[in-house]
Amino acid sequence: MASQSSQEQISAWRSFLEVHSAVIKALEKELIEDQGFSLTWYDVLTHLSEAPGARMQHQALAGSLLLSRSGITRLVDRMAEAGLVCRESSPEDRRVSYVVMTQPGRDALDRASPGHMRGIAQHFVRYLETGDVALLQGFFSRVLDGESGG
Amino acid sequence: MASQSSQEQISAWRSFLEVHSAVIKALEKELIEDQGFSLTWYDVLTHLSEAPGARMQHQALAGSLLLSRSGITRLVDRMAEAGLVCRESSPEDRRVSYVVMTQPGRDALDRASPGHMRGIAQHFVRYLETGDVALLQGFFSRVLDGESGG
DNA sequence: GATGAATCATTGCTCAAGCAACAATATACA
DNA sequence: TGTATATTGTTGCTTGAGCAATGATTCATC
Repeated sequence: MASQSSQEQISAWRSFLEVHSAVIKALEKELIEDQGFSLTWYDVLTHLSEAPGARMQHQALAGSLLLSRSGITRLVDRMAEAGLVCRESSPEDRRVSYVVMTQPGRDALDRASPGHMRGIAQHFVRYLETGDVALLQGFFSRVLDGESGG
Repeated sequence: MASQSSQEQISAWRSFLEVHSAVIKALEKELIEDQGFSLTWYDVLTHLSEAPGARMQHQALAGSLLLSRSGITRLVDRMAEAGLVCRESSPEDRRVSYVVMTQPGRDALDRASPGHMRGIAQHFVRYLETGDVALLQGFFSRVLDGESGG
């Protein structure tokens, strides 16, 4: 049943890639111009702000951001040097170190958020028509459920 | 009218990012395991195979792949060293050099395609339900039209 | 036709990310 | 208790990408 439209399905996949690339580039550019940091940093701050105590293990952060552990180590290095986060070692398990959002980090997120939300609206959300959101969310959820499990 | 569901719209955006990351990683992993080259290389070969004479200017390739010109230069360096493409200088305009797919390049694409298509089907297309494709394509087209123009 | 501006590809440099190896610590099991 | 195994984060190394500057060539305007 799928074969007859497989061309369109592949085309949908390629459009998906193009949309991602185009939108990401626009948002990243704006964010760097406005706030001087990258989408990745924004993501870290967002995830931290939503975590209890604004703190997360490296491990958990790696899982959420879909980055490697070594990637997280260096990312946190840079953000810590910029003062947006700091590390705290756990008293219970001396292997783990937590990444904690600092007040400057919170401020930076607060400064960046409105503009970034506007960017998302302008480069992505504005093209959504009635019913698109529900359908997209349904599709994305199925993908994420299916892919995370295997 | 949009404000009341803006939370869901942002959530759709974040899901979009997660889906992209997860699916890309799965496909890239499979492609490298099976054929020993990356999604980027596959993309180059695909674009070349669809171009007249299997040849494209660096410039055009950069536009299609949404990469920088310097990125293309080095990418083509590596692929040429692997024998999948070669360069040809234009007699009409001696600034430009064409990237041309070689027979080994064609063979590599032919070998890689079936598996990669299966991967796309398995990690992306299989989650599409009836009607999703048309709606997704509509949305993606609106984004690409809007974003390319400005 | 000659000179200045634009275009194309390349190069040097930097940055960000992954993999594999490692050290420190915790857990399991005997 | 003691030893093997697993987990957590870090480090060395490599890779791939972008930006800015460069050189070569073409185009435009006078």
